[in-house]
Amino acid sequence: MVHPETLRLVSQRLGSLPPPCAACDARERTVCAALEPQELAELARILTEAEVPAHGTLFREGEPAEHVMNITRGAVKLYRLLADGRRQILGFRFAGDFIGLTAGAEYAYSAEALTATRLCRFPRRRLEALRERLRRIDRRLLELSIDELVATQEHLVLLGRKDAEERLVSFLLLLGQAQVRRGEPGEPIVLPMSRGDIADYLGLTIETVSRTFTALRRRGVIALDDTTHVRVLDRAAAEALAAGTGSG
Amino acid sequence: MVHPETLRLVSQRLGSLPPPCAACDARERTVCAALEPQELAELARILTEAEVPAHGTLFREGEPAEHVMNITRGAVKLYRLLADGRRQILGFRFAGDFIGLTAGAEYAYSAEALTATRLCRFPRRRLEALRERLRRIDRRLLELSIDELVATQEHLVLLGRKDAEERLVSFLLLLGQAQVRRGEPGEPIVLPMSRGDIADYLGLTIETVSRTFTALRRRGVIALDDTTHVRVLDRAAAEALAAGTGSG
DNA sequence: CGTGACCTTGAAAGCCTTCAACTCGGGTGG
DNA sequence: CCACCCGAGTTGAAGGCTTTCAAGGTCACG
Repeated sequence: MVHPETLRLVSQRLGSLPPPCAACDARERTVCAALEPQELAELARILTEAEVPAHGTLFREGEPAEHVMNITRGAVKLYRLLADGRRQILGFRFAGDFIGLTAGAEYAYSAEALTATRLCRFPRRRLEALRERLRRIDRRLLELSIDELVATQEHLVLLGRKDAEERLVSFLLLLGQAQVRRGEPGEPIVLPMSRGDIADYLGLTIETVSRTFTALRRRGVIALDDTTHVRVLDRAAAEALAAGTGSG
Repeated sequence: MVHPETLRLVSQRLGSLPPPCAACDARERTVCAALEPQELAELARILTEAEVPAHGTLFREGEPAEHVMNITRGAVKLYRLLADGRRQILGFRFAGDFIGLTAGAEYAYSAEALTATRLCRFPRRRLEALRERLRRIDRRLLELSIDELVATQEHLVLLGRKDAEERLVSFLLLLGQAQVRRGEPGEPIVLPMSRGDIADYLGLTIETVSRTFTALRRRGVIALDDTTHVRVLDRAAAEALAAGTGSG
């Protein structure tokens, strides 16, 4: 059930201790980070691993929320739909990120894999039981939840008060920062999602996203090596746009 | 220091036990709800009460986050600013709501009173110390944080994918629900905030908000008793708009 | 009764969307 | 092996929803 790579990494790090998952304890935005080895061992007992192919569904809005999970490999989009099919992407999540936390019994949004994705899943009911013993879990989940809240509030400002160029640049800089945070190079910025996904994240249309890429490229703010690889050429201009320094 | 009304309500509920605050333990979105009497007593030791006049500032984005707090009376707006002054209101909070939770050492947004407001404040450092003894606190804060996250995601859909009418109707219905949740009548819907505040919440301009009110009124979806009191006349139409049933 | 803040309304302008055509690259089947 | 097809992305032109600019109205307050 547990992936060989997981076992390998784990034995390096924790000796023979059964681990929650290899990626988790090394990364920032996971349940496991900040837990003690023996607490990790407790967690490990209830963990299962899962693989989801590119474009596969992790879960859907309204489904019973049976697991919370860490992404240990790949990339995921989270989204909500309106009745007539309009879609708003709430965020993208990558290796090391944590998803699936809900207030009620059901997921509040849908999640789909952008690329082949590996998950480390914790059954909610069993995690619930562990809470009594592992106080740090609630503390940790609270930290993660607040981080997510702050990021969502930033997204709110983007959607409510930024124009198309500012939105796209903000998004690119965010992706670049996320790459650095998980130990990858900051450049080029990799876009594992489609233009449609970007549009639904930024509250724009595919065409506007495309045109805005072109405009930024022509002005020398960014360079597009290909559709999915971006470099920031004029960082000062980019950061001014993202910060909303009034057309400056 | 503790308000007389607080004391009166408290003695009714908890006998002579010193309470964290009267409103808190009766309301949903507070730290205190779901705590045991003796835990409340612990909390009470670190509590202070504060009054903020209408339009007064509770705290500003970037300030050291010294307190988390419950609103026990009044209404508050939370907002963030862009460098050039554009403003996005993140949400409105009312009696019974909880604010000020942050990941880092500083507030992530600013908070201003819409009306005269009373607060029940918990110094963060001392709350921190209590965490070791009162496990339920983290659990409770987690619940509150997740609720807030879900509400913010809903706001994201509103800003990213709804048109002006849908935004305004969604907002009105939300306010109505909030009134019911805190035990007030669902109608009329009371608007303690200005048109400018509504605009900055909905990602629109004052003029568009005003025109949209007029349009909804003319179509018979709502009635405006005066600037600050709204009734929903055609609930089916209103809910269809809010749900985004494609121009239905 | 003047003043100012807030709200509403009108007209013109602008940014983004919609509709449409075209390019490019990969997969497929003849 | 290559024509064909399809999805994804780009670009152009027209249209629409919201913004901007401007003016007028109402009410509280000095």
